[in-house]
Amino acid sequence: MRYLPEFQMRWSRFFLQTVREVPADADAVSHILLTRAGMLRRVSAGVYSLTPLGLKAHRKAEAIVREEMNRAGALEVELPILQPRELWEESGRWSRYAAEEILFHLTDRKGGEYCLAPTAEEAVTSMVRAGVTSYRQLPVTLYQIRTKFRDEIRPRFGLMRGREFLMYDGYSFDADTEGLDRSYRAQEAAYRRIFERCGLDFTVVDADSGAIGGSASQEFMVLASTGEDAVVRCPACGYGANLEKARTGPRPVPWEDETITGMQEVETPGRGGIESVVEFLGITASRMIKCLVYETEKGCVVALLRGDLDANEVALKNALGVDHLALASEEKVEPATGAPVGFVGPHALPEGIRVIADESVRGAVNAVTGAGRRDWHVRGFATERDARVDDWAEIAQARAGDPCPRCGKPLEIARGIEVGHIFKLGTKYSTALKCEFTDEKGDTKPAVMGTYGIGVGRTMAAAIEQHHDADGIVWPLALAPFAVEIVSLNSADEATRQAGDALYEALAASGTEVFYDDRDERPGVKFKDADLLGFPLRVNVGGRALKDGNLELVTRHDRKVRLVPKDGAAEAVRKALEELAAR
RNA sequence: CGGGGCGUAGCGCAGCCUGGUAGCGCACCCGGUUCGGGACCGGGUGGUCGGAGGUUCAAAUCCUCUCGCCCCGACCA
Repeated sequence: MRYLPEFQMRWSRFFLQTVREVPADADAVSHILLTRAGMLRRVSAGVYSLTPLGLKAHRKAEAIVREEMNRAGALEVELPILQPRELWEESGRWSRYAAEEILFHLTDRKGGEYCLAPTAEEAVTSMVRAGVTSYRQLPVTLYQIRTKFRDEIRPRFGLMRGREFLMYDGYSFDADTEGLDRSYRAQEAAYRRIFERCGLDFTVVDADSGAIGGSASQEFMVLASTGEDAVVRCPACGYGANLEKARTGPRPVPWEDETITGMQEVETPGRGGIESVVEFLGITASRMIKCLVYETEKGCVVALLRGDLDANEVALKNALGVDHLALASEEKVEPATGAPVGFVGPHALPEGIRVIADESVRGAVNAVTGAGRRDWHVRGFATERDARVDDWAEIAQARAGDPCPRCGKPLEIARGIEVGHIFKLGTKYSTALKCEFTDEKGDTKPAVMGTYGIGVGRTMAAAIEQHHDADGIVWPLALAPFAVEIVSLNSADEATRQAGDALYEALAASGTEVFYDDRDERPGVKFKDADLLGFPLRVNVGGRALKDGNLELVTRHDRKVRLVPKDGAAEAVRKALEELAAR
């Protein structure tokens, strides 16, 4: 067997099978194309094998992450994938993750419990605490790029949301929050370089840092219609936030300049929901105030929102300072509020139940809301006069068209794929795991941590979501498994074979990543496959052009064809690649 | 977790309702004709019909259980 450098390959000796038909279980474009291009095979729900070609693209993405992280001063480590329960007990995450059933766990022959790591805060923190004793040893940022395991509720979209996946995970340790700011910004800068190099159109949004107690968190979102997450953006000023985190400016109010009137009851038989009441009374939804009853670990809570708005449960959770939040079941609403679902009245609530109101109902007059008894609503409701509000907060979800919180221009809602996340963690893990050092004054302090993640396979899939056409993948040069594909139009023809071989050898000799379709197939088949595989540059060898001493250079992204003389072809290819790289 | 659907050849599917020894397209192998955008003709290879149990003279088909997979939803009053 002849040794072949990995940057060159003849298809006739490669392990690659493309498929014509769309696999039945593939839904996302990237999943379909990765499967059809023979790069990816499903083994089980959310578990995939990569073929040699798939691995090459995956490794490209991985190498870019590694290069940029090394450049940013982070140090690569290897932390265990198989982690003992005790380590997770130290941080308190075992019970939480096990309860959420996200953790794959197993038992060894002695009955010891382990998990397959979904992330490695505990492992890295225990590594650092064993080595760092002084502020002089800080800061340090450690990272790894290894397989992670999460028992996702619903794996889907191929590499996009798997149960086993390759992830970059980085962890910074600083002596103080100013240090953390610097480490965090260094990661952010590295992330930007990584996704730019991958040719991705992305946006950075504020994300919820939630109950974990972090102080800041941002997500890197690749904009794509198939994205699983909704992101709110302001085209005017660049504001961006995850839907859960998004704020809005003050919305126009329907009751502006109206004078306050008395409250009067109106019979609304069987009309519980907002839509139903709106229709029955002939009013707009924004004229209504909805009362949502939530159960939390601290008891039932009533949330007031304008009728046309939806609750942002993450914001609500944060505003209430609770860990658990769920809409109360129908049977529980009446005992808690004195009225059945659909008729709860903010003015008719029992003492003791906590009431939190969204800013959208502040100053409301002449509003309509539940009367606090079945089949009755009230008109002329005025929040400040009639309701007892314990807390005011922004707990409504942003909508497209709502004013931007920064500049007031209309917001847009787009779909995005979360490819990376950076998070100022603080001292949660360093305190729990006693990762402490001595500062200048001799005091013992926990390290201030940041945690960072990039989905490698997801980044690759996102690149395909953004770069494809009806015929196949259009790889950005940086992620393409091969830069060039030589298509021999007639492998049986001696002159064609010689010209193809010569170009292949010349490119291989100069280290160009070249794939040579030397199969005994008809040209049409090869063209279709070349488009499907989507390498940035294709060289057609043979036919009419070759008779004139020329080869055809075809760029995948714009399908432009240009003729180059056979003899200078290798040089022309290298130049074309430089042009593509500069694009 | 709730609802719906699907497991039949490597891939995509039909057959099931109304039981009677398993079929189509693609791919694959052989021969021939073709050869610049997924060729054509002829001949072939390949399936314990997801698994277990049951009914029956006879089960892909009917019944029971089970495993796997896919899609939608997870309550906004």
